Parts: sequence; structure tokens; C-alpha cells
Amino acid sequence: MTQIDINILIVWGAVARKFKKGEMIFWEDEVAHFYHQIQSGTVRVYNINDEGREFTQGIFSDGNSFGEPPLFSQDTYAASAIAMTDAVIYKLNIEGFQRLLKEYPEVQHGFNVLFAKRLYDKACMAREIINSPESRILAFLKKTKHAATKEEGLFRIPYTRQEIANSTGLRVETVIRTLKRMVKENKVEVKGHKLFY
Amino acid sequence: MTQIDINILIVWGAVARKFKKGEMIFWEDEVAHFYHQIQSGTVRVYNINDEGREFTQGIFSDGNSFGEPPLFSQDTYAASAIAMTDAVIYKLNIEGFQRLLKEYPEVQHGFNVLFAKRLYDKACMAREIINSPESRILAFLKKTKHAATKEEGLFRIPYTRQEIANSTGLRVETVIRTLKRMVKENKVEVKGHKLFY
DNA sequence: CGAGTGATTGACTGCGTTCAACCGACGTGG
DNA sequence: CCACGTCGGTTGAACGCAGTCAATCACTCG
Repeated sequence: MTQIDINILIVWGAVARKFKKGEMIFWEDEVAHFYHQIQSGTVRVYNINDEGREFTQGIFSDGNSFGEPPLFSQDTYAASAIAMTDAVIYKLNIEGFQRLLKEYPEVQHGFNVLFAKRLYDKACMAREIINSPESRILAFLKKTKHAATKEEGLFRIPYTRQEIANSTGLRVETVIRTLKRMVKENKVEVKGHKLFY
Repeated sequence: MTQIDINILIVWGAVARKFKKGEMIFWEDEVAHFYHQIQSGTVRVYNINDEGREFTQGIFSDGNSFGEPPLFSQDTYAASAIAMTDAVIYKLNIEGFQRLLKEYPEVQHGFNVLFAKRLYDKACMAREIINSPESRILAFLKKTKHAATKEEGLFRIPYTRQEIANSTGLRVETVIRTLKRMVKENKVEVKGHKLFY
């Protein structure tokens, strides 16, 4: 699903910019100057702590926008964004974005709906903090399911164990061991290291 | 800060309803039929798991609205809401709410800003999952600060240790022991069991 | 005063982490 | 075609911190 129609974006001054795999798009605590919408590629929004441990706030791909909240709330970025693959991203400066919003109430409403869904997802992940690793992984798989491609009735989870760990706040080893138990109990399937749910 | 002007709310059909301390306002997984805005009292939005352990998603008081995301995203409630004190809450049915939104673009925009702030707060809490109890408690205190009343340059934290535990995903004992260490290191103050930050 | 709620303490436990090593698939360059 | 490097996945052993359990204390209010 595309957040804002490309043509409208361009008319209001958005510019496509290429990012190399691994290139930073913005940094935590920075002031937000641009609206970002992905034409192609995938982007990871994440935090990193003093010990170098990472937490993934979200992963975004074709058509998605990301890093928009500060454009509305005057906050700085709560996390950093990095290109996980080569990517092309439309950037529209905040002034243009705000004018566009005023002009198109449907777009305004579109962000209400988008933010509402994000809040729902965040709430679902947050409540897992008091649950077992298995429950936390299941919550992540459930949330991630709609983003996955279906193969023979099951969803192929396109993330590495490390990424699942970063998204759930667990460690890789815990994810691996928990998934193994879940395979035994027919809660997930693994074919050649690939994970299905 | 009041989310929607009371007079407008009433004109569009909102009705004030009293809730007794401990009374449920809505339940997790329920379909959302009403917009809720607090006139007086405080409300806790929370989850409870199979073992009876609770996680607090948010605490709201005078002027705040809560449980709005599903009105935009067609999701069910991600959590339950309960009156922590006797409370009076304006309720406006979803049809009225949606008509009101269409009529007042500023209100629409107000929700964008509100949701953006909530997403920021949720992101700040979420990233703490990979940090120490101390860091998690500090993040909570920081977020909660603006809601607290100032006394002699410090903020009186109006929550019990149990509530801090429920909000951070820690256990009461861990909160108590961590706070104790933080007092020694002058990171917080405690006067007669009351917590200051 | 007694009941009730919240705060506190100590002893023990166990689960997820940590650390270290190894495996296996894939791709690239000589 | 093979050697090698890289990246992700896997395993085992040991550890330690937050959780668990149970008891007691402190304060407030009717």
C-alpha cells in the first residue's frame, strides 16, 4: 500500500534520492526536515544502546513511509534509519509536506489511519514484554505475517533469526532455541533454515 | 490539555457518564463504538496475561482522550480500560465522532499530533526492552515527568512501585531494589516512601 | 484499634544471556 | 574448479541477574 500518491508527492516538490545498502537515512535525536516514502528497497528503523545492542522499531519497504511522527509532533527522531538494501526514496521537505497535508484532507486522514494502526501494532508488541520468548516471537510472526509472501498455505518469514531477535528484544540464541521447540510442537515450520508460519 | 473542546463534543452528541473506581470502561478485543474523553478522574489502559500479570499501556486523566486508535483503524481494542478513581467521561458514538472529524479539520490534525506523540513515547519505551532495569525506570520517569507536579525543583512521581513495575514490565521487588540503588547514587530522591525525580 | 493497601527484605531459583566454538550455504576471484 | 571469505545458523557450558516466594513492616483511613 502506497501512503501518498507518487504524482501528488512530485507535484508538491518531492525528490527521489538513491541510498546504497547500509547508508544512513537519518539519525536518532536529529530534527526532522523531510517526509520519506520508499519507491523501492527496504529500510530499517532502529535504536542502538551503549553496549552496541540493537532494537528494531520497524522495517519498511516499497510504498511505505517512515519517520513521519516528528513532522507532526515537533519531536526529534526517536530512532535511526538505515537502508537494508539499495533503495530509492522520495524526500519532501517539511514545509511542502505540511502544505500538501492542508490541501488534501484525505491524505491527512490517511495518516490518522496509518498512525492508529502503528499504535495498535506497538501496543501488541509492548504487552508481550511480560510474556515468554515463545509468545513474544509468535506476536512478532503474527504482526509480520501480512508482510510475508504465502507459499503452500504458510507464510515465508523473510527475516533472519538475528532480525527476529532485534525486533523482540531477545538474543539470537534464544530465538533459535525457542523456534526449535516450536517446530517440535508444530507451531512453526522450518525447511532448510527457512522459517514458515 | 483537552483533546476536543467540550462544547463541540456535546453539540455533536457526546454524553457524560459516571464510572465508579474499579469499573471497566472497555475490554481488550472488543469492537470500538465510542470516543472517550475524560472530564474528571483517571483511567488505566492495560493488558493482562494468562498468569494474571498486568502490563500498563497508559494512564490518562482530566482532558485526555483514550482508546481512539480503533476508531480510525477498524481494529479491535488492543487493551482494556478501567477507572482508577471515580470518573466522569464523555462518550461520543463513532458515527458522531467521524462526522465531527470531517467538520473540523483542526481536530483531525489534533489527532495526528496526538498520535505522533504517542508513537514517540511508545518508541522510547519499546527501545528500553534491551536496557537495564535502571534505564527502563529512568525512561518511564522521564516520560511521566511532565504529568507530575513540581515540588522544590523536583517532580513528585504520583505512581506506586507496583504501577512503575506494570508500566516497565519489571516486578515490584526489582523496582524497589533498583530505586534503592538509584537513591544511593543520587539519581532519584525518596522522602517518606514518596518518589521524586 | 483493625483492616487494607503499598513498601520492603531476604533467600532461593531458573531462565535467558553470555561466551566460545563450529557448521553450512553461497559467492567471488585466481 | 577449488580456496577462501562472509554471513547466518547452531550448539554446549557456565553464569548471573531479575524473578519468585514468603514474611514482615509502614502508613492511612474508617
